[in-house]
Amino acid sequence: MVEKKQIRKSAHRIGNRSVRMRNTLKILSAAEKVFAEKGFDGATTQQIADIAKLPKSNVHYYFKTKRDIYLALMQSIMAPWLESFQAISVDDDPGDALTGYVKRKVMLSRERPLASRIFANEMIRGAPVLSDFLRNELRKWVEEKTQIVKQWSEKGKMDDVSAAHLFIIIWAATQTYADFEVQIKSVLGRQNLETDDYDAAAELITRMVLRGCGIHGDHKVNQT
Amino acid sequence: MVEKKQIRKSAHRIGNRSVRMRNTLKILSAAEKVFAEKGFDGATTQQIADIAKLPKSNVHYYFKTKRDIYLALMQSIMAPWLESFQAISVDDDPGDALTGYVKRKVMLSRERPLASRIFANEMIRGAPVLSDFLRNELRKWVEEKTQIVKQWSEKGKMDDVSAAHLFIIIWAATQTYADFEVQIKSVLGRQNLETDDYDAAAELITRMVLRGCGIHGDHKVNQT
DNA sequence: CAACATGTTGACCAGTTGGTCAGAATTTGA
DNA sequence: TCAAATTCTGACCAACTGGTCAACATGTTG
Repeated sequence: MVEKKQIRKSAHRIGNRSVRMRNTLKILSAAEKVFAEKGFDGATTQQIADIAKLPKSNVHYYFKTKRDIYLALMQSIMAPWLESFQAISVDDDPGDALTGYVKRKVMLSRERPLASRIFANEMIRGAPVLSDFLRNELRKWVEEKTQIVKQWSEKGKMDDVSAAHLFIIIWAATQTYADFEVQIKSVLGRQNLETDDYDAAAELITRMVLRGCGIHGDHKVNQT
Repeated sequence: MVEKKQIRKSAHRIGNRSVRMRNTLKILSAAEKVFAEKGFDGATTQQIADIAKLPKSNVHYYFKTKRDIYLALMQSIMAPWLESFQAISVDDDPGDALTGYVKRKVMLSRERPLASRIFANEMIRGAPVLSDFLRNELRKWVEEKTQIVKQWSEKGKMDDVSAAHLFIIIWAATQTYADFEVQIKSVLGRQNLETDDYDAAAELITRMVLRGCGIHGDHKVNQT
C-alpha cells in the first residue's frame, strides 16, 4: 500500500515537488519563528498556520502533528551545527583552528539566530528530542577533539586544558549573541547589532580562548 | 477601600503571614519548575497548582493571573543578580575582582539553575517583562563597570578591553552550566555535575578572562 | 478526455486553557 | 462566644488547543 503510493509519488515528483516543497518550506519558516519565541509547548499550530498564510488544516496535511513540524525543523537546524563539526583536525595549527571555529560560530549566531534560540529552548527543556544526538554524535565529537587537544598540548603547541569545558565555553560565548540578543543590544546601547559588534565579539572571544589555552602568535579574526 | 483592607491585613498579620507566606512560597516554588521547563506560554496554572498541591482556584486566590505569578517569581529571581552587581569597584585589584565575580556566577548557576533558565527563557522571548530592567539597571551597571575597566587599563593593570563584551561573555560562560545542563552532562560524560566540574569550569573561565584581559599574577579560584 | 493522485478547506471534536464566583470552612481578635 | 476577616474550593465559563475528516478543487498522465 504505502509502497505503491510511494511509487506513484515519484512518478509525479516534478509537479508535486514544487508545491509540496514550497508549502513545506513556508510552514517550516513560520514554525521557526513561533518555536523560537514561544518554545515547543507555547507554540500553537494556529499561529504557525497564520504566519505561513495557510489554513491550519492545510498545515496538518503536510505535517500530521506539531511534533512532526518540530522534528523536521530540528533536522534543518542541526545540519549547520554538524557541518561545523568537521572543522578541527590534528594537523591544523591550534591557533588557526580555534580562531576559525569561533568565527564560524559567531557567524552562525548572526545568520540564524532563530535556529540558535530553538536549540537553546530544546536544551533548557532537557533535550527531549535531541538526547540521542547529545549522547552519540556530540559526545563522540568532543571525545575526538579531546584527543586532538591532548596531542597539541603534548607537542607544546598549547596548554593542557579540558577540551570539553573549552568547547562548552566557546559555544556559550558565541551563541549568547543570538539567544540573548535583546540583552546584548541593551548592554551595548544599540538599536541593532551590526557587523562591528559581531567582529568585536569574535575578536574578544578568540583572544580569551587563545590566551586561555596558552597559544601565542598572530591570529587575526578577519583573516580566513 | 484598598487602604482599609491593608490596615485590617496588618492587624492580623501574624496569622495571615504564616498561611499566606507558606502558600505563596509553595506556589512560587512550583511555578519556578514549570516556567523553567515550559516557558511562560507553555506553562499552565493547573500544572503549577498540581505541583504546589493546591486546587487551581486556591492558586488564583493568591495570584490573580498567571502573569502575576511570573512577575513575583521574576522579582525573587533577580534579587541575587542585583546583589552580585555591587561586587566590583575601582579600588579592587582587577584580577581578584574578576576571579571573585566568575566564582560567584558559577555558584549561582549551580545553586539556582531553574532561576537561570527562567531568565534565559525571558531573554529568548525578547524580555517582555524585563525590558525596563535591561534599559535601566543593567545598562547603568555596565556603564559603571566600563569606567572602572577603563581606569584599570589606564593604570596599566589590564588591557583595554570592551567591558560590555567582557561581561556578556562571562555571563554566557557561567550561566551555560545551568541553562544547558543536559548538554554539559552529556559532553562531560557525567550522570550529574559535581563540585569538581563546577570548579573546573570556574577555573578555566577565570583563566580565559584574566589572560584575555592581560592580567597576570596569582588568582586561585578556590581562595576567597 | 477520463482516471487518479495530490492538494485544499471549513466544519467539527473532545480536551484544556486562564480565569470567575458563590458559598462553605477556618482563623482571628475582642 | 461570635462576628468579621481570611482562606479554601467545586462548579462553571468562553475561548482556544491539537487534530480529524469528508467534500471539494486542482493538477497530472495515459
